[in-house]
Amino acid sequence: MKLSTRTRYGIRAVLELAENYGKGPVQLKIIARDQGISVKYLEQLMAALKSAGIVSSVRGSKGGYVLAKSPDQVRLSDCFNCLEGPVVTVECVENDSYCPRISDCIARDVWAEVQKAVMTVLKSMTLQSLLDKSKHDTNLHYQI
Amino acid sequence: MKLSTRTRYGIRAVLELAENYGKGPVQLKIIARDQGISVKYLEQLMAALKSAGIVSSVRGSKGGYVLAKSPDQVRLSDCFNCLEGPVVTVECVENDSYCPRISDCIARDVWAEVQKAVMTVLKSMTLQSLLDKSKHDTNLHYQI
DNA sequence: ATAATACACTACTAATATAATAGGATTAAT
DNA sequence: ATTAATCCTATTATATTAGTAGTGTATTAT
Repeated sequence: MKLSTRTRYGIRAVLELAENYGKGPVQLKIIARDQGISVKYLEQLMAALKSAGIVSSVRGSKGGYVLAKSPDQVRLSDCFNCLEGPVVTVECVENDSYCPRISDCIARDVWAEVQKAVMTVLKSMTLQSLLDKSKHDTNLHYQI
Repeated sequence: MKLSTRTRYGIRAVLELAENYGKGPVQLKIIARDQGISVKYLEQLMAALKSAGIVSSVRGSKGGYVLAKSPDQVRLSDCFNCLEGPVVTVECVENDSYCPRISDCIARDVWAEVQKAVMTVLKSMTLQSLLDKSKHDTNLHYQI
C-alpha cells in the first residue's frame, strides 16, 4: 500500500504552484529542476491535473502552469483523486458488485473505515493550509 | 494506493481462525476453499503471520493453524504490518534519511498524517471487535 | 514574419512488484 | 508404512508503474 510517484510528484508540483500563486505562470522546467523530476513525466501529471480543473496552462513562450483556483480552494483530496484514482484500499469498497462475498465479509468493513479515514484527512487539507502550516513551523524553528 | 491481495487474503484467513478460536486447528485447505484462495499461496501468507507470532501451526496429519492469542488480543494493525509491510504511504515518513528534501517538504506532512490516520483505525480494531460487530449487524439485519 | 519557447498528445519501453504456481521435504497420526 | 498436513525454496507469469521519446500545436518576443 504505497503511494505512486505520480501522486507524490503531482502534489509537490501543485504545492510549488501554490507558492507562486498570483505571480504568473511557472514553467515545467522550473518545477522539474526544483523537484528533481523529468519534464516529460511532469507533463503527463499536469495534463491530468488540468483536465480535473485544478491547474490551467498558458501556452507559448513565457508560458507555463498556474493554479486554477486560489490555494484555499484546492483540497488535497481533489488532487489525490485526480492523480492516484479513486480506489484507496480495495475495489469492493467502491464497487458493490465486485465481489459476491460482500454481504458477509467482515474484512470489507475494515477497508471501508480505513478509506474513510484517509479521505477525511485529505479533505481537511487545502494547499493554503499546508503553506500556512509550513510557514508556522519555520517561524517556530527560528524562534529564540 | 491499492491494498495487496496478500493483505486482503491474509486478514480474511486470520478472521476465519478467529471464528474457530478454541475449536482446534483449521486446515489451510478449508480456509482456501472458504475464501477462494489457493492453498499454496495461503501457505506463504501464513508463514509470515506465524513468524510474527500471530498464528501458530500444528504439523502433521490433523494439523492446521490456530490463532496464537485470543481474538481480542490481536490488533488489525499487527496483521497489516506483518502482511503489507510497515510502509503505508511513502518511504520518507518512516525513514528520515530516505530523501534530502525532508526538512522543507510540505508534502511529507500530508503523508505522515494519512499514515497516522490509517494506523489509528487499524490499532482500534481487534479480531474480536470485528466478530462482535458482524454479529451485531446480522442481528440488526433480521430485526423486524 | 519568424524563431524560440513551452504545452499537447500518443506511443513505447524498461523496471519493478505482485500474484501465483510448483515440487519436494518434514512431521505426526493412524 | 501410509496418509495428510505443514514447511521451504525456487520459479514463472502478470500487472502496474515509471519513465522515455518523438512529433505536433499554440503563443509570444523580437
